Amino acid sequence: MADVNFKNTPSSPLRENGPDLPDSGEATGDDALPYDLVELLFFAYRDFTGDPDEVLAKFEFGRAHHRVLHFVERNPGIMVTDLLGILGITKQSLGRVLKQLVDAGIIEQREGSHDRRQRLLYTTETGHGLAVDLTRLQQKRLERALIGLPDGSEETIRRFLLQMIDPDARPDILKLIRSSFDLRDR
Amino acid sequence: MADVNFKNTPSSPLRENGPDLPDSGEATGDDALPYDLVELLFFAYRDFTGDPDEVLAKFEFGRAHHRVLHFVERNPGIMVTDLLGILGITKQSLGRVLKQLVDAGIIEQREGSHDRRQRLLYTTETGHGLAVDLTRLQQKRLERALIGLPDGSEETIRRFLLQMIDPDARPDILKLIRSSFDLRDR
DNA sequence: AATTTACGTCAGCCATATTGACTTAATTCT
DNA sequence: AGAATTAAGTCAATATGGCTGACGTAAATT
Repeated sequence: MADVNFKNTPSSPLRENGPDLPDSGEATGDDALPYDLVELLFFAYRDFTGDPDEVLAKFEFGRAHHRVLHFVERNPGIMVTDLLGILGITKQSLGRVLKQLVDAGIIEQREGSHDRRQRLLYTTETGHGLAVDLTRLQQKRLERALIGLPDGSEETIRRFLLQMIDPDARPDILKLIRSSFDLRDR
Repeated sequence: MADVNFKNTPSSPLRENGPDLPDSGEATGDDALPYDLVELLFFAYRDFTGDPDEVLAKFEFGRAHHRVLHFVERNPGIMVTDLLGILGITKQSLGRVLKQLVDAGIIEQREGSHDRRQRLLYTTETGHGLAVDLTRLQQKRLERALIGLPDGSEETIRRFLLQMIDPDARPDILKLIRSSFDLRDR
């Protein structure tokens, strides 16, 4: 748990004993690349997914199961095809994971009432409980991360994250997210 | 590329034809779980890593290679052991990826001058160029994401991301990141 | 001299993704 | 009514990036 610590960090290996790098003049202007933000994102996302990972490991589930559970919990009655679109994976990849979740009584499939080809997906009571537990873990981390930030920071972060997303994907994602906050342009 | 769009999103599957969920009263108080933030983080991080992924795919490299390249670029002369600590993977996992990067002339290993057991890692000129290219891609996305946000937002986001990280891992990560911005407590 | 450290390697396993091909059933289109 | 499309599932093979355990070698430390 929380094993994100580095082993040694001995003498902070800054150009340790490397006298002969070509000095790589950077005439191309690598003015102040945002290394810190890149790395903060990396470690933040890692720990963010780490909380649920620990819980899911007890069920022999992985992150793939979490993603499926999350989006089914959020979109009860979703079609398999739509779920594939959201997750951006193939039918075959989803198949395995979904089967395991169904077998474990986490997710339930029901025949569509209008279109009987569909196997609409729902969380079971158990699945719903697990989904809520996992989201609450993430909520705690998010709340802790917002402590001490100026007023309006949460909204700022929401807009930042939205704008990180490919512009042409945003409309669909906004529909999916249906935030209680105002994420419209401007 | 930018295939993050969902296929259909037909009739926004909101409890489509599911009349008989136990209504899951949520007496446990699932008051306003932060689904939107969770999902924004998911999609934002996905697209953020997507840019480099596309470039790396041309070299037959994956995200694992990117992480190694990034941290070697950032910490020239880093020891293998320290890199393992940063990445949080095993020697064997790193071994494969690192070998490929060395064979491709992206990363260079030099014997430590004080401790001849060490194989200190450096990017080659080529590797440095690639690393810069990749980071610039991510920079563009970050800059676009910051557009239109209020003054001080970048700092807010930095603090948010830092506070997302496990508290006991922060000191080491701060050392690693050595941001030009002030990320100290308070 | 003994122990520990740094690094590497062999071998095998697992999770999650991929592609391509194909089937079944149901719906929709002409 | 018949053809085409769609929804879902399946078989088989492959790739990536992790993992564990067991060893080996050289160099440094105690």
